[in-house]
Amino acid sequence: MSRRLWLVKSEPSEFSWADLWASPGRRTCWDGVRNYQARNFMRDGMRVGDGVLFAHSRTDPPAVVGVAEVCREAYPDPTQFDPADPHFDAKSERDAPRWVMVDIRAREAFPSPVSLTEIRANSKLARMALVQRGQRLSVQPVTPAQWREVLRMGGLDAHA
DNA sequence: GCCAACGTTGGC
DNA sequence: GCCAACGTTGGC
Repeated sequence: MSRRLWLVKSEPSEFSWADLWASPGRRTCWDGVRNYQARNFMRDGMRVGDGVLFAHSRTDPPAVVGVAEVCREAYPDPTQFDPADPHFDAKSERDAPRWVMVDIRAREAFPSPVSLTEIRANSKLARMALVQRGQRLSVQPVTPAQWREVLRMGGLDAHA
């Protein structure tokens, strides 16, 4: 089974690519996801070694800015149990955690970030979840062809 | 900061 | 189990 490919979104004001790059080991836990579909992708789909496009949302311009990889598979997200945390979920129980997270590690920044506008303008990427109308998923699957195209646009070899 | 689109919640 | 109300997301 070959590795799968994903895209994650983050608001730079919350957690940016630079924050990831500056983190110990250039890795972080991807906590705070509170959407079932996104959770299911993390829990059921993400495996160590999977490729991850790191995208900035709610910024100007929204863009894919770097390549990362999954370095730990899904485990319970502790913020769901912390009443002081904005992502606290009173309905989640410790023996049956509702929310999980994975760890990701930065691999390479794009020499030139690939903006949402550029992605929209590329017909090869018309089916990317990122450009579907009303799409809000913060964790999305990416096809190998989409992966190669985005990397090419950003100036990275497809091996990344 | 606006607001359209979406997901979740809860009364019935 | 419907669906209106509500909260959130995220491009613009």
